Amino acid sequence: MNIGAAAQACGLPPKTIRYYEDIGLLTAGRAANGYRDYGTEDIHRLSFVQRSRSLGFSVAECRQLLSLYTDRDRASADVKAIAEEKLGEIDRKIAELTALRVTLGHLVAHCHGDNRPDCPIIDGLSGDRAGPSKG
Amino acid sequence: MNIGAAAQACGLPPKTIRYYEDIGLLTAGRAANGYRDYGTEDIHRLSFVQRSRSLGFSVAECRQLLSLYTDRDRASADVKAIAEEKLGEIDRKIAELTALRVTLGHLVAHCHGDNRPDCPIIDGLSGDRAGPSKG
DNA sequence: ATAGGGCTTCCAGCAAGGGGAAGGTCAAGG
DNA sequence: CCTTGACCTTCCCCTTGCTGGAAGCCCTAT
Repeated sequence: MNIGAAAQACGLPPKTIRYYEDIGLLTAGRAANGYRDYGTEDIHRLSFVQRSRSLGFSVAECRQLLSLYTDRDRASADVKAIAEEKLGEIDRKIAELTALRVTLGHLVAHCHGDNRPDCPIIDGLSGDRAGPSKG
Repeated sequence: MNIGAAAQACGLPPKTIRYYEDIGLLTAGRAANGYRDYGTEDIHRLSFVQRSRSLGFSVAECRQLLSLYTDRDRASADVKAIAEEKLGEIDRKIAELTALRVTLGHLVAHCHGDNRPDCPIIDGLSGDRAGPSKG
């Protein structure tokens, strides 16, 4: 199976697959002509990484998960620890974005948004009620 | 005012201020000794960018906001349009992270997290209920 | 033989800076 | 006067996770 077909199968672009090989995340065999050659187990791994990435795991975390995926004797607690850490990160990001949304939402709500220059958003970003001094 | 003092005043690291100058976001005058020299208006602009960045605006957006900040005759609607676009982005990101949190939360909730190898998280990432085949 | 696709490699670059080297400057202390 | 140390300058490389492109090889079809 060439890289193009593998890409179709796992949902990752060929460039990304080569990149993952480049950084040592996944390896691939080579056919006689020098082309990368993928088997079904390779596709499983690629898909595993694709799903992990889409769930927000970094490439470094995917590397860990992949080794846990391969090691059939690891404790499920090892996997759960990584996932819970990631859950915490997601929660923190949501909280941060929510706070951001509130602040920006206030600014937007108070801006009349017409063709007059007076703008509470700019004033808010300026940190005072005046905007830039005029001269 | 040297860059270090300016950095203290606006809450941005010196490196970042130099970077902003490098990409043409902000300019600074030079003292006789070649050091960058900042006045109060420069500090206002730097602080403006710092607050904009901390509210999630990209550097490109800061560039727009900065020109709107400077232009005392622009319509507040121009500013509001950018802010509302950003608000939409924030909402989309929150929604995406929330969905992610639900999915990953389900996986974590179903993983017993003990020292047995059976792990619903790995199974979920594998896209089937088996994990990698053993042979 | 030739056209076209797909494959290979390497090189450059995006956001948004951070780290650190090599060297110029300035103010204080002995 | 000299040194020390903090600060400033420019420079380039590193990061994360890819993406695009150029040059060139391989394979298939006609």
